[in-house]
Amino acid sequence: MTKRGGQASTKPPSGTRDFLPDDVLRRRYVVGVVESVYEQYGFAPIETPAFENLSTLLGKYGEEGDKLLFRLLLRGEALREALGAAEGEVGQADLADLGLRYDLTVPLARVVAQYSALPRFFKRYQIQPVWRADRPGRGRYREFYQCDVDIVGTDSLTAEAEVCAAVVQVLERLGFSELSLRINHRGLLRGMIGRAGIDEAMEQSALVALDKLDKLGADGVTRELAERGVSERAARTLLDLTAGGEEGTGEGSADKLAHLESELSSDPGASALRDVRELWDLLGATPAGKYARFSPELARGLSYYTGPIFEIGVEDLAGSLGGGGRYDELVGMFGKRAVPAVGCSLGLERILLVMHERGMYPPLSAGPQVMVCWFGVAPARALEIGHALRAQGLKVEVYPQQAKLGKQLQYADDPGVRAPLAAIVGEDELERGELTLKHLASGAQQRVALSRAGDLARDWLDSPPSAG
RNA sequence: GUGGGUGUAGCUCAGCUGGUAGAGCACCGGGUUGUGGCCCCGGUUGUCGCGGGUUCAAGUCCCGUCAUCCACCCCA
Repeated sequence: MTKRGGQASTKPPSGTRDFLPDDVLRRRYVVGVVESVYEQYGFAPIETPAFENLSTLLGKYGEEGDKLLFRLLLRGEALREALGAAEGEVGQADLADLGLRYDLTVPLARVVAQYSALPRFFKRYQIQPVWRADRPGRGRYREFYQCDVDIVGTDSLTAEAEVCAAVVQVLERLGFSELSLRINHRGLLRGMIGRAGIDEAMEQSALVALDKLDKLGADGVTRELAERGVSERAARTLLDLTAGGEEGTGEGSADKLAHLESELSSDPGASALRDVRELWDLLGATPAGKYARFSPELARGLSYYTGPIFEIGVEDLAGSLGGGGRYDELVGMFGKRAVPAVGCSLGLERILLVMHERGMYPPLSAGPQVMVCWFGVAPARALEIGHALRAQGLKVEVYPQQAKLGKQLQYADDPGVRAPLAAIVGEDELERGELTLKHLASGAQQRVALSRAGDLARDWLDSPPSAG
């Protein structure tokens, strides 16, 4: 909504952000780590359009997801026709044909269905923004970046193990140490729901309630299930199935697995359970093993998952840092052959949020290394000095206008500039082909020939001089 | 979409039971015409989120609205 009087708000739309230089620096640092780890695992980058045909997006994410899609209004004549032709009701389905992508998995599935010459096992990563017409909150935006890794073309559980290991290593390299990687299986959830005698129509609703076990505890979930129309008896059966071990520990996970294996030995859930067991063992051979936890209550919202699902998080964040799972039927939904696939996604802004709150960033800087401060000489001479220093490999800013020297030095040290060095150029220096290099933090300064300034600057940047 | 809190200077905020809008920091100028950070002096900064109502008088009370934050819902 714009203000009256033609004065538009200068804030970005709710749920979006502008990124100032320091923000961009931190984002690039994290993205750089993500890229380098993903590439170590042999994943190759792809990018896809910001918007897709609505038919590509609809029906892939479940009811809630469809609601949260940003739709693009028809344009020009098509819009007029749609509005005019309508005898009866005009619905939003008639007025939009495109939508902003909601995640990176569905576009990947489309790409796989479209191109037949992809490698037999297509390992790609994709780091791009997605959009959701959601209400913003802590760590939650309407425009945010996802960092996806996927392996397409195999139903082997080694693929699950690899994507989980990759995201875990990204987080480890960023400095995270107490992670939890929760794993579960869609088939197992279906099996447990069936075993508890809960109607299939209520499966989705029951799963949402079950997923809150961490937050609400067994009693809370029972209450929530009751509100959703699940009998107390069924709720108890469901909760009993997920129980069977201490929370959070590797021992507990093993106990829960064993408990379920004995309970479901002849159920449809049994084969899912064998997958979980196998994946559990495979994860033990990767860096993800020490964080893995079997969480039979984990549900995850997206409806396209068919097999193992996982979610990675830290204590002090209510939501997750990332998650994923197997989606063997998604590519087939585009009307071509079915292709098995599994992937995992990290939420960039969630990672940044936690890193910010914990002060986990290394020192980062862009901006100039040297500020050329000049007075009593022609501006053209200042520019020449600046270029000479750049030619010596330095990042150089030339103070843009006439000013007192003190003012220029102060500006060089401004929090928004933070040039560590100043190159002072007055008539004296100019005549002798020299400049005065000053280290701002220590106050140390030295007259030096212009041709040697780069070397001295690098010395000082590497090991700051002591005050003098 | 539901419930609650908060909107006053660039930033953080004060402003009592209504009586002509404040502080700190930041910023600008000077003390210091070739040396910043410390200090001193001076200065600028506002449709008090927006619209309406009550009143002699509204930053203050009432209604609406928008924005934002928190919780729920859902999620990366």
